[in-house]
Amino acid sequence: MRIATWNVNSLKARLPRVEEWLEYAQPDVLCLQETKLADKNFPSMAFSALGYDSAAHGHNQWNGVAILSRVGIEDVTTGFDDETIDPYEGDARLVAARCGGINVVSVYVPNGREVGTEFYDRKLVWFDALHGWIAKQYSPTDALVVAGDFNVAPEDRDVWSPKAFEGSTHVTEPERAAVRRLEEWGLVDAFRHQYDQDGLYSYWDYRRGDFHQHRGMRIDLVLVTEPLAEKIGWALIDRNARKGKQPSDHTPVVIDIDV
DNA sequence: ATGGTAGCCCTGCTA
Repeated sequence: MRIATWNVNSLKARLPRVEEWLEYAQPDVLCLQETKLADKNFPSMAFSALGYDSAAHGHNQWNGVAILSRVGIEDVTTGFDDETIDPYEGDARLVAARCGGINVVSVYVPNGREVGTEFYDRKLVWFDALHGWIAKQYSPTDALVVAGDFNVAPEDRDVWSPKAFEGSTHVTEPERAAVRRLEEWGLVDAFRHQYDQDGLYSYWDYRRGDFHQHRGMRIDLVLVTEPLAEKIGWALIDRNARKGKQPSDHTPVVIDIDV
């Protein structure tokens, strides 16, 4: 089973590249973030033509998530459950489904903007809600994949220059603690399960020629429960998808699980 | 020196 996640920064702008990538990479499941599309505008027909069913969750021109699957898609839910208070209520940042016997969650964690702002504070509260929701919905012994743009670089080796990010969001201790808390519950960073080296990024700012200068961050994560972690065949960040015409500023993260 | 780009639409806001 090949599972991938990709923040496409507008599915409308990126549809040709997503179609091209699906044909090239042949994922069984693809989690999307920043679709920036209301559900009524989601291009489900384009994906059907390539053999994928889809579950979309979007309201307007901001955020928006989806799951594409060619191994079936059932029990679709959007957002947290009714009892969970969502500090970003109104945004579309989470969609879950069961695909080919695996529980899949596509997440788009709030950016947080600047440390010290209420956006940053609510990002941490959103992480609390995510942790609580996962713990309520699933067990660490379930086959579960939580994939998406976490807007956190888990460690210093996940950014091109820790010094350049001092005082910025994505690298603060509370944000990193929020990711560790998910790991302590029972999720494993699939990419780190396979690779230790630094310099492997999933996001490069469009500005300053950051991609070509290799100034990036690894903020797109595929987290899996232990029963799946022990079956990971390989993992990779498809850096090539950041090249060429009209790329997203993120690139896909892909894992193969022997199930 | 607070820069730079891309994408959306209330040509400013979000990332």
